[in-house]
Amino acid sequence: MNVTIKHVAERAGVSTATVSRVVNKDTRISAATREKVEQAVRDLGYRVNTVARSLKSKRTRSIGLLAPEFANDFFMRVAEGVEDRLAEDGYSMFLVNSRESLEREQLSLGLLIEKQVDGIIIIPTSNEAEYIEAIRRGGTPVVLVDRLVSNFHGDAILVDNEDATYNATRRLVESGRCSFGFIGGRPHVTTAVERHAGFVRAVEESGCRVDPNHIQFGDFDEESGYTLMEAIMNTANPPDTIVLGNYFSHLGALRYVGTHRDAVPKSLFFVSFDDTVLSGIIGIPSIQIAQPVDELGRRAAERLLLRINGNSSFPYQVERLRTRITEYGIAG
Amino acid sequence: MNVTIKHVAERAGVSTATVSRVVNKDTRISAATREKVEQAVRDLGYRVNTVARSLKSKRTRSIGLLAPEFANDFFMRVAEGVEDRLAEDGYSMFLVNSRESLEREQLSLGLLIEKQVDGIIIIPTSNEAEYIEAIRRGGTPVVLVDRLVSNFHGDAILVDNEDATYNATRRLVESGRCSFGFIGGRPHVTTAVERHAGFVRAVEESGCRVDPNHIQFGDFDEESGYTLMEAIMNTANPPDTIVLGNYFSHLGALRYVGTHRDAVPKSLFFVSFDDTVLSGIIGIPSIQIAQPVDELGRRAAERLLLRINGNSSFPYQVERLRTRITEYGIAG
DNA sequence: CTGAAAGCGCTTACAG
DNA sequence: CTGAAAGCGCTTACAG
Repeated sequence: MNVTIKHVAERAGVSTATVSRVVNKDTRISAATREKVEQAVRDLGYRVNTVARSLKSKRTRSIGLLAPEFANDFFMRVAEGVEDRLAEDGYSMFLVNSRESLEREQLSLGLLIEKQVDGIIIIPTSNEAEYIEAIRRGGTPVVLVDRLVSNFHGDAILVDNEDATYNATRRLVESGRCSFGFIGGRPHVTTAVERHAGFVRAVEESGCRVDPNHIQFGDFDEESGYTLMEAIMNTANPPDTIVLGNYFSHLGALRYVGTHRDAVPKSLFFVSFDDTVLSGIIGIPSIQIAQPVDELGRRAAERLLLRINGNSSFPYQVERLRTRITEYGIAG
Repeated sequence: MNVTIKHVAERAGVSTATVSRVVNKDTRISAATREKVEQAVRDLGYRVNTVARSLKSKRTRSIGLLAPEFANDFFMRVAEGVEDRLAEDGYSMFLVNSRESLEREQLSLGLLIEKQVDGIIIIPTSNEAEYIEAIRRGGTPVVLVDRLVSNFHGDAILVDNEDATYNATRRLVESGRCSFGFIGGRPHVTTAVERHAGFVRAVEESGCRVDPNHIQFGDFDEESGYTLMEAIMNTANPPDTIVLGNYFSHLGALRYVGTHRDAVPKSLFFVSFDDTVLSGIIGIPSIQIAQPVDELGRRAAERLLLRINGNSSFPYQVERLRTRITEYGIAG
């Protein structure tokens, strides 16, 4: 059996209340008592049982992080930012995989509630997820990251998807390019929608005509990046400037280029969300939109901690962090 | 205030004991009572408070997973395997980042113990970590993954690092190659040690001479992959067959090749731990040692669950999963 | 088949 | 500055 506060109390010759006070750094304990207790704690190797503590205090100092998958550098860098910030305040994090499934997401949310987490951070699987708002209404603070959900009335930390894509595309228009293609994601993911909107806005302003066959939507994964790049390159008059919705599309498109050098225009240029040096290595110049990924996680944790610590009064807020443009392999 | 078992009991007109039994699917409850209670549960939206349950039952149905970093595809695919297997049994997972720091690792372990986790899975930061054995001795089941720790007398799920590297290297010797370089990791990581040993064994058997300057040790990260590749290529007589200790070294080495095409031998060939299509895209043929990553995680979870469920008697075991060799860009 | 009651290991308002 | 006691929300041995 494990050593409890009772054992410590006995050994130190005080009440359990006193032990609790020492352990919790209550200041009105005499130095002598404190030392007696601390000695007993050391002697017995006592560690507080946070389960018992939580039952009494109604706080578990743990939160849930729900992500659509783990083998995804973007999500896990967000997770790293979250964990980092939480650790500073002594909070722990349950990590749950929703596997891009609404059903699992909802189920997992229920389990987290049963675990009595103090709050939940979600990278939502889809923008249709009313149960998230229900959880929030139920009194558990919720912060969304990266993607938004319809009819959610809580905090969210996102990036400036539309503006960033608009600006990057516009930059290429200004440098004289006018033959565009686009590889995006599904409309149930808000990042996909926003990035597409930014692209469309820039192109419409430019007056350049885009062949509808050059605008393709996939799953933001490597496979569809490859397939859609292939589809675009196999059209009669393939564009030489491809705007890519995320890192994995970019990888897939690069794989296509790497294995079909002759099938792509010599003047090929990529614009891509997320940062990778690979484009430059493979020899395709690019503009990349770097997201402040750790910051995204840290801010989400920060916001959640604020809510947990009673600041439920201040208005809910959708915060958009600024991305940063980097260039690879551009002469000059 | 949240709805508790008491509220349900009142509404259903039964005792809290009965509610508990219904919730826990105790079979000796009459159908009529069960239905009354289930109705009350639905009406009130009752969910069990697992904190209270755990205090009584001494089981939290949660475990801790300690990883050296998150932004690492290998570790997170292990984590995915773990979570997957755990979810099948209704267990949850605290994910903690040890940041490749012994100090943080030890500290985090303490916090997990306070959280009363039922068990812990660790990808250790270093092979010098006596406190891990101490935790295990303290009665919390511990399973190591990927890396081993000295003087640890518990379960571990690893891969056949030495054999795999030996076999892959040998294969190249047999195909006529005899000019080798090696990019490995630090000796406090057992995977680095084992892979190096496999390489050395194959080379020694081959009779090929390896210039000590062609054997380099870094941090298993992209940066050192690049730097060490550069160092090797800048020697008087650079080898054309490079054995790489892991995925990130491989990436870094590829970046060097991509940006220094003229500085590398035409016959350059890579042997690498971990799987990536990039080598082929960049045009360097390679043999790659694919690890059964999810399986690694799943097996670790499986083993831990066995231990948690009372099977602490059967002997501790270091299990080595088999890797699989894949080839890229090899004519023929 | 069901209930009364004890108890898991803490914290804290109250009293002194 | 310290202790006795109640109580957090469950589970379960015991009794009927």
